[in-house]
Amino acid sequence: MKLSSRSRYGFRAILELAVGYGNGPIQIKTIADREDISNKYLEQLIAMLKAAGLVRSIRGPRGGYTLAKPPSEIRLDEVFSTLEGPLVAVDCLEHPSFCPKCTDCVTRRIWSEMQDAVLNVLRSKTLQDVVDMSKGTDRDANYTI
Amino acid sequence: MKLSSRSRYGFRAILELAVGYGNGPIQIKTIADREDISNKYLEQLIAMLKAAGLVRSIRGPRGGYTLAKPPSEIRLDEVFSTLEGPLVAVDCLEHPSFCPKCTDCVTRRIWSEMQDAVLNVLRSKTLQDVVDMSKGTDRDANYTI
DNA sequence: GTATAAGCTAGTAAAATGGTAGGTTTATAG
DNA sequence: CTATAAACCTACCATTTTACTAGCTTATAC
Repeated sequence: MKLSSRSRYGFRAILELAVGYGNGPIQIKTIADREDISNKYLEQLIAMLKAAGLVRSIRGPRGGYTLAKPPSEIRLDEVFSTLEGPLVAVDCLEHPSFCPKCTDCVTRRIWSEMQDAVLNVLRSKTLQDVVDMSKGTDRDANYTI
Repeated sequence: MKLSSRSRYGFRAILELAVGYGNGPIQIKTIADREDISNKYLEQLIAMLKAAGLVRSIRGPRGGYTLAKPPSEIRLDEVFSTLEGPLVAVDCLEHPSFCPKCTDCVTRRIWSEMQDAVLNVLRSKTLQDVVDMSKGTDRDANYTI
């Protein structure tokens, strides 16, 4: 249950877009440099975010990416499930028919509680909330390896 | 962030031991048959649980495994961190020195909240609690694929 | 029409996952 | 004391996932 680089990088990238929201597009190169992520790898991560409708692109010179909607309308769980796939999940949580005894399975209930706990954290926050959290602290402190 | 088979199988196995606690040792073969897990693979998982001091073994014929302490004294987070490694973790949560800006890093705070959310669920429950949950439902319902 | 940036597709080394296989030790029942 | 039942290694293996790299194509502002 370690967080993948995919999620960490992707999250940092979309956070950059959230911080710069309203000031025109930001280029992959800019983000990659600022966050010290491989340019080409980041390209793929942003493509995922775009496919999920969280991010919008402008091609050509002076192009780049912006959030598809204001930071206050993007919840963290949307970002995460895009990058990481279903959270904490066990197959039988989504497809009860998967397992014959799903209805009163104890272990399943535990997995479910774990999943809900994580989702509650992520659903309760938007990108705007995170941007606000970082105000007051050093701008460059948006940083996780 | 999908739960590995390691965790799912291992958890089901230790739960078998919890249910049978006080009635002598249970053999790997028995658990493997009952839970439909590969014998040899389960052997390795139980070895992890033993190395962590959660399980005790008796060798020779009529041997097998028992919990090392009563089910009420084994919290789920102990089981999980044994099987799965650090939960949800990002390296900088454990080793703040890992990242130069750890002290006031926003993303780190989010990861930390996620981790705490999961840990709180798991820390608040012991194997006994899970056994009690399953009472009343069909015995064979301790089942997750 | 050229530079700039996104977009696409394929490949790839390294690690993790989910096992198998086969032998070695320890204890017990007879 | 011997057969056997179990735990206890240790090594290997196929597949999948991860975290990239490489190189080409397409759109567009100037």
